[in-house]
Amino acid sequence: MARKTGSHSEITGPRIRAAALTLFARNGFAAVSMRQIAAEVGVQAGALYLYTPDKETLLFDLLKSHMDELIATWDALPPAATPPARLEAFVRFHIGFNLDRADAVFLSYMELRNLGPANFATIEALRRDYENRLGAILHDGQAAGDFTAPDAKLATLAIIAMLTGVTTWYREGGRLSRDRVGDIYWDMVRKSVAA
Amino acid sequence: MARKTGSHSEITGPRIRAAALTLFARNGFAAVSMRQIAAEVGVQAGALYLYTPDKETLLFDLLKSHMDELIATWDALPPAATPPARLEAFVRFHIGFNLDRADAVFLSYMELRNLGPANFATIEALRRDYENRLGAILHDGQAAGDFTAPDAKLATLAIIAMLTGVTTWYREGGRLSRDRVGDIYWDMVRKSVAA
DNA sequence: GTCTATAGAAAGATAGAC
DNA sequence: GTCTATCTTTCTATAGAC
Repeated sequence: MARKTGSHSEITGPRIRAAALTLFARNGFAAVSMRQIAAEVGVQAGALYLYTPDKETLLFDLLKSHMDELIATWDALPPAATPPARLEAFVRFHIGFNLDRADAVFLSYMELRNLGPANFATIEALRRDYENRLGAILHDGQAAGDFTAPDAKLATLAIIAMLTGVTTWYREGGRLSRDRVGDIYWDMVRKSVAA
Repeated sequence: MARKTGSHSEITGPRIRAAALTLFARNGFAAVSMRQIAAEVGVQAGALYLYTPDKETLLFDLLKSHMDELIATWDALPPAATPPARLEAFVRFHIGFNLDRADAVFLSYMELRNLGPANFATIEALRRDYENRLGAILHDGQAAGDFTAPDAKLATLAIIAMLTGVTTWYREGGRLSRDRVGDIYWDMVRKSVAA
């Protein structure tokens, strides 16, 4: 198809989202101006409004994409045979996926309050959706006698909080490799729900 | 001493800090204006500057007070005899203290990026100071053969993240009492570092 | 598709009256 | 100690030229 002079929509859109993600995570949604995002991309502020109706929608799209991808990626993995094996897979998946997307993870926990009620509810529902996948593993394992958790719902929240915390301190090239971190967390999680 | 007409400094200062804490936690530091804080207190915006040199210092004072009180309160507790007993005390203390101050906890994790380098370093040092108290318990317990944690530093961070997560979902008057939550988390923590 | 220019609102912080 | 008033800057979002 013909390329119009000055048309870069196919590349500018993603670059805007990437710049917004980085800046929002680093400085906070409210502290980042549309001008800053535009400057990072190399366009003027007004040009951003060709790609988003407003600032909040830009944030919402980032969070929605992140949650959709999180769930879709997990669901695409072949399920392991037993609850303990599924739990191990979940631990390693959650750490790995979130470490690859530390900015989006931070945003999805810290900037929800900048969404309007409808957008907020959408993201919250996706989060619960994801958490329920861990909840189901714990439930199945409990029924099979593999796990003993006094309260499956609390165990879910406790494990997710523990795993997600990795994104706050892990640094690439640091003392521990990702696999080693996965090993250590899996050891703790495994024991924490042990029968 | 004589009371000057219109003088309310002894009450206004704390009320400003309380309003700022609530508003910052609910809406985010950057999203809250000095005018909003003043309106909540019932004074005009200019009056706030009698109590703080600027907005960032107001945030810093809130975070500093919180960390100081956290550490002082823990240090004032009589230490339990054994590492497992000390670990249990820490779990219950951390949950209880943080549930009483959910706003400050949220702030101290989410709004550090709004501090300048010097203020940031101060709060980070206090946080490490507190974390090291848990680290010492795990270290002592490991030496005594009470615990087996593949990596004491990671276990510290994992446990803190897990416990602090309670503040994101706990609601007073909900399904579980605080004591019950403490029981369940202690069960998981105890097992997670079991020998 | 992007730019310049700008409308209109709101921000942090200060000055001076009371 | 607080208020009113305001300076100055910055913000989101839009209009219209190219």
